[in-house]
Amino acid sequence: MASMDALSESAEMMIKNINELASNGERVRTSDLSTKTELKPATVTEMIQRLGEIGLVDYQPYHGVHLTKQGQHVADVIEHRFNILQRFLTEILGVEKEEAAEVACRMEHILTRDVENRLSNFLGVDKETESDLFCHKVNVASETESEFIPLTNFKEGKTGKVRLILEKSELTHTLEQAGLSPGRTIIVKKANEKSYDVETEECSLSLDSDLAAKIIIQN
Amino acid sequence: MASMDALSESAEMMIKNINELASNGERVRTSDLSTKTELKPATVTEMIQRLGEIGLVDYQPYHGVHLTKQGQHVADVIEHRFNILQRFLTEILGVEKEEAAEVACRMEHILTRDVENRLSNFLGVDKETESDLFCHKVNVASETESEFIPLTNFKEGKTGKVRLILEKSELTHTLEQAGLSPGRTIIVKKANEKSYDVETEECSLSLDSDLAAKIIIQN
DNA sequence: TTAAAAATTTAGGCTACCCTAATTTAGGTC
DNA sequence: GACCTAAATTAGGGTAGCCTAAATTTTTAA
Repeated sequence: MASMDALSESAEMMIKNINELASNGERVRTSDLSTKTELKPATVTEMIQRLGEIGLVDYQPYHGVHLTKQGQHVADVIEHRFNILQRFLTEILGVEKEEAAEVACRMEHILTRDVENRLSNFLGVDKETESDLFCHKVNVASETESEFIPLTNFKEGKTGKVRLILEKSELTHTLEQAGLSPGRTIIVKKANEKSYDVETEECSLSLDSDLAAKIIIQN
Repeated sequence: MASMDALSESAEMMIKNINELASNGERVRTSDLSTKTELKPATVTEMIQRLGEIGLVDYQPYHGVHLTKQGQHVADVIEHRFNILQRFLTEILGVEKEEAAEVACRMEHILTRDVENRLSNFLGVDKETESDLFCHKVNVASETESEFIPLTNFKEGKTGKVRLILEKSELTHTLEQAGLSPGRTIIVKKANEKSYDVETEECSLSLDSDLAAKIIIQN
């Protein structure tokens, strides 16, 4: 139990891996960490000893480690950040899942609390769901319930929230004034190949498909 | 001129700082880099020597450094990534400029080419404009080429595509049947304060200015 | 022009991460 | 219970990045 310094990427990765191997509640062995992290056993020992000294894991020589309450918290934060980043990369940017995982795995150590929250909001995770820190399955369920769909694929009659407008242009300002901007709720009145009629809190309007394709709605 | 290894964050930061201090074209001095990077002069010397060995800077003892062509390329890529990230953080997520800069400054070293491109597209930078690596002003020009204009401001004789109709009413249905709906192409025949004559693919019609103001055309 | 001041580099030290090789310990086996 | 093996740790070594202090070079200014 020592420094309050920011953890290094390596240290955070070790904690993350300990967490992932500890699913069964048992202590995690050096050899398993070695395999997972692709570091030599000697290196793992060295790292977990350091983590033990600063109170993030309970390390008992020859008998593996498990996360302390403090360490668990770090792991939870990292996992949350990873999930958010991966969702952003795949759902919004359309990055391949594998590459998204790699990039997210590097960025998770850099995100600040503020950026994390904003990204979270952007993706449409409501404050309540934030407790997915403690209940990992909630996420999966809510994902199918609430999707991000281009306006072009939105069902007639449905209400949704504008989350994102791809391609900023002078038009964005116009749309904003019509009540069609991120965060606003809209109803899709009519949808056919060519044009999409929506009703915002302020007025109703009709868009062409190219434009509609760039407006992402969450149901 | 040695390794093709990925550069460390420290190395990339040093190159970035050299680039920023070299605006005047002169060689960059150790002390200036020391001030800017908040590293001790001895540390700067050590780093620029390493960068010299791998051919990214031209280092002459006691007489500073400047970027080689190779080093300049690295600097350009990093700057581009920084700009994209900062734009995303401020414009899309609404992060405070200072914090955005800090986070972007850490993330710029992690972005892959693919994620960089996707983020770029997401922010609305067209492929052509990618050369803003070398000319930052291009962007503004290309935006004016294709505009979204209310029918009221559209020039007589011009052809355009209906992109958006603000405010639906019973009238809209009529307009639709007349071929005036999002996605359709129209020609503006005559335009004065009071009435606007347009020709759709199906017929020609005349609108009043209130109505015309709500129809957005792209030329 | 020459000596003091300023800038720079070198020398030497430290830590975090990584490694290999040698040693120690734990746990099963006979 | 002694032995063997697999697992884990310690010992010792390397590099990148950082540092301070000492030496060196350049610059300035009397």
